[in-house]
Amino acid sequence: MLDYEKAISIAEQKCLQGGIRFTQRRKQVLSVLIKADAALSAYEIAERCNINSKNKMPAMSVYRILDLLQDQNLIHRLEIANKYVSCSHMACSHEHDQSQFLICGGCRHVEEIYLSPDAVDALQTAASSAGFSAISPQLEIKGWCAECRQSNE
Amino acid sequence: MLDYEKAISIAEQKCLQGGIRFTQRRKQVLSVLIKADAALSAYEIAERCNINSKNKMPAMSVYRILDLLQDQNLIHRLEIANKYVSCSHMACSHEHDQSQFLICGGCRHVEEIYLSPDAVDALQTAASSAGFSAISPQLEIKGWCAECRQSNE
DNA sequence: TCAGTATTGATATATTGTATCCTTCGCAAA
DNA sequence: TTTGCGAAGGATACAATATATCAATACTGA
Repeated sequence: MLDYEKAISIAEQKCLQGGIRFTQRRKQVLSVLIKADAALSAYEIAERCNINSKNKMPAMSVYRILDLLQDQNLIHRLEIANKYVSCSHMACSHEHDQSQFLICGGCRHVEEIYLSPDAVDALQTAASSAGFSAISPQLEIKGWCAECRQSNE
Repeated sequence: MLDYEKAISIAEQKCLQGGIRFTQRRKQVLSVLIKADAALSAYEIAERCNINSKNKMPAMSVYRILDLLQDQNLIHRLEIANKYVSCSHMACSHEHDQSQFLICGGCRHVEEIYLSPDAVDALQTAASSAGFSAISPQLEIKGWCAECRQSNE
């Protein structure tokens, strides 16, 4: 897990650089994601924001803020799982946008992995020959975690 | 594109073998998918079923039938796109369940590709070391088609 | 201070998918 | 032939995810 204080301070800087404000609402959403250390749906994020807060966080705001945090490369949206995770490369100034996720088809557990450059190249080659000029820098792969695979047999 | 008549006849056989009936409703849904030669959402399928038909096809039925056709390996569900496509390997008796799809993050266009065994191995290795005992036999990769990539820059 | 823009609030609605219960249909055994 | 049972489909409600829109508020720079 990311060091919380460090992550928040990085986020603040990135927003500053991006010319947007790091408001309380935005901090709240990002905090929830960092502390969760797991992929959450937008509505789960809203719920968690509301646990110890008098100001209700509407789902609409969560979506808006998630979009924005994504633009700043602070979080990722996982399309297979319809969930969101904080970027574990937040601190890296360089290629933070090369991310690969394994998503369990059973329990939807998400694990971030690192593919060898060779593997990425192979995918890229296959994509190119199909007329796709690039695979997404964010790769989502559906699989089966050990636990789900067991209980499925 | 699959030969329509051949595909329908294969589907009929598979259902017979699977011990289920290949009803008009099921034929209708599969026909739409084969003829579309593209990925469609469940509601798009329902719409197309209703174009030249007096018996309204409810979305609920479409979902039920899609589940069933998937069980018979006649179609695939694409989780990234939330859409469904007819299986282009329908006719192959062997490894029809090794499928790889490229999905455009922009226009959601879907292209079926074939990864080299090396590439699949590389993914498998990465998955294993993350505690995932297997990547899904159906692999979805998000990318950018040439057209969307152009209009995005 | 004031104008303009960024941010948030509030509400409605679209899209995708699941749960449930009941009816109808087809097949097979009596 | 009829009857009974399970498979299939109809109908309805609702859950989960996401977007559209417009009004209110907060911040920032001139």
